[in-house]
Amino acid sequence: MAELTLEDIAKLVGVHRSTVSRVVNGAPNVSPEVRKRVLKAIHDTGYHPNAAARSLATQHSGIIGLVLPQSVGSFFSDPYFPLLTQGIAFGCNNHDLTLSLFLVGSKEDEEKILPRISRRGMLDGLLIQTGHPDDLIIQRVKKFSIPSVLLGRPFDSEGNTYIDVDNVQAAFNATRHLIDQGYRRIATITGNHDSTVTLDRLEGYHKALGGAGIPVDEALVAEGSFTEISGYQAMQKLIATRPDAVFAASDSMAVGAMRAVHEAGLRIPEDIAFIGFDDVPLATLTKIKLTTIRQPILKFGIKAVELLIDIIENGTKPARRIIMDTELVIRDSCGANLIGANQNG
Amino acid sequence: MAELTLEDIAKLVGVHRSTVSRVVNGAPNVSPEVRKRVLKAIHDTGYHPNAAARSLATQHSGIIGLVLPQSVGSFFSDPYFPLLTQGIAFGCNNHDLTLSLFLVGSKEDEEKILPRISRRGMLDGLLIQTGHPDDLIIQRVKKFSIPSVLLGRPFDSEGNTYIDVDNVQAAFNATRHLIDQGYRRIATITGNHDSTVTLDRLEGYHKALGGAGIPVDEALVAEGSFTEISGYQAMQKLIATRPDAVFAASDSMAVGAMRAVHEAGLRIPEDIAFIGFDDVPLATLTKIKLTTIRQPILKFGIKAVELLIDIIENGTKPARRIIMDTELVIRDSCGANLIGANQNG
DNA sequence: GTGAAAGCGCTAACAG
DNA sequence: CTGTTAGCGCTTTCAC
Repeated sequence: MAELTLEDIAKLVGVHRSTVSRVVNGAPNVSPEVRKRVLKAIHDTGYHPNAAARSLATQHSGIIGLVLPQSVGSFFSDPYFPLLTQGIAFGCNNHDLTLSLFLVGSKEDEEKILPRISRRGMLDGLLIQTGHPDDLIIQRVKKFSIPSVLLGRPFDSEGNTYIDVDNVQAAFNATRHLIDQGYRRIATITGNHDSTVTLDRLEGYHKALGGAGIPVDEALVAEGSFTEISGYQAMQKLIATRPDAVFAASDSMAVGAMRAVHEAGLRIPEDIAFIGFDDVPLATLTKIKLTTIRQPILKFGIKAVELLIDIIENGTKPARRIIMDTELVIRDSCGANLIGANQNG
Repeated sequence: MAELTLEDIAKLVGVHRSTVSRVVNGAPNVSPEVRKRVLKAIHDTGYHPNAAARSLATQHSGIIGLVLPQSVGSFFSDPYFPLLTQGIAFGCNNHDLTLSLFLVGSKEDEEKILPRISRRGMLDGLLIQTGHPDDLIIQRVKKFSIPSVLLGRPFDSEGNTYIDVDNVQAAFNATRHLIDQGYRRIATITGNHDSTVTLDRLEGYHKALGGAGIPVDEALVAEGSFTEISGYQAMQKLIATRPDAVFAASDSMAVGAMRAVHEAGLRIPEDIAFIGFDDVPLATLTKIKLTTIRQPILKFGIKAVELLIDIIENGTKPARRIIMDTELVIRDSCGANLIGANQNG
């Protein structure tokens, strides 16, 4: 039951190990009869090829890495990353790849993880979540010329292959939708300002306002950090400015903000309307169901894997980019359903 | 910048590759002077050892796998698994291991994943989440004598190394706490009945009731599946039985159930008190903050990694088990804070 | 303290 | 269609 090698089963069948190798790898040029006997021996003995030996010989491992840098913070407090991971995992399953997960929890983690991902022979490619412009790990990984695709537009997109959603357009649509409902004092709760996601969504917000001839009021812009609690706190500041609607750059922040609104004794959407971003399950768990921008998170992960496979197989030049579309999902928090609909829930 | 081998840097320094190997691996028996020169060369060239070659030579890879079987369902709809994964990832970081993630999404995935985890030379050990008694993957993995620890007590614990929390005691404490508040018609929303977690928590519930001389009323037991929506549905059935308190076997289900109670126009905890299980962030995001049983999820993951390391290094026999304690976290949903406290939020 | 040599288990030309 | 021959890059006795 153990430690069988190609050689062992070759002897068993009475052929050379290269023949066995051929059938294991489904190569042509093996007589049906021999193939059958080899297959039987493999089945009977429970032989499994040794991955390390194969990697060494072929120079690729069939493993790709997913790096979530420290700036992602408590990765899994926001449902976005679990979903993304799931999408990536499915993408790997589809293409017979193994996924290795590198969660950077601290500076020390970073030091320990770096050599592991830069070691040759271990990883065929890397999926790297972008975040702060100064994530050490992103800088360093660039030097080890390992095929990698960035998840989210990096600050310096030059020469980088990445995948992102069209955040500008998405935020534009969200804000525009609020404007269409008649709101004029539209606040926004952003993510951390040192990320491209935040900048892009802010840009979309500005564009929509500008397009409607509504001047931007800086007092209506509050910075959060994508988490529920940060949304709550941002909203507490915002309430004094009396917005009639809020565009939150994540569902989690929207939920936090809505909590603050409730506590202030105001009604949603009558007093303040809301639109979120992501469309994670949480969006439908609130008392007032959240209107939001749906990101194709699972598909995003799957596409990311495919993009990585592309550059692994066909070379990393030229840099490629994929921008995915989002979708407006109208529920109750934006007030669009107020008239003529019988609200309940 | 590429494809450097031990040999290359050996030549550079003018020593034999075995000497370089020694300094790379921090072996003794290298003169300080030579060690310094080698280190410098390594640094200057940016050499990184090849993982595949090393794995082949040493017969271990420094990679462990985490298998989440299909029955876990949409792993990441319940915050439990993300947190667990995070704990495991940190455990790996602490011990310089790489974590590979195997998410089984479908029967086909199972077929594709199995050969990958049973391949020798790839994985030093396996962490396997238990679930349904008939998870194909668990059965099959047992045959490939790879060191593995089960996450959660399996139905057949014979000879298996596993780690679990004391679910019976935890559920007992939860139910007991409800009894202590004076409730007598205590309902429970369980997880799927074909899992040991569910059975254990049910047992604790029964024990507490029995200990207080309260007869078990089967009408007060509703089966869910750990998800929010299943809690919501279970509660809809339960409401007719007029419970005065509910013990939900997960926070997600508790939240769903509380939603159903609200929709029925009943108050929490005045009309129906609640206690959940897990203590995930969600528990404090509800209008009425959830009293719950805190599982040490992160620690659980870290401990699991350490247990796996133990059996990798010291042999898998005898089977080991670790049972961790839980903690009752009293918030607002159980009514314990009702008297004399000024509730807000 | 350092070098030589064998070998980890597999793949991939190249003959035949 | 099948066997032979070289490696893949590293570790690890064993001499010296």
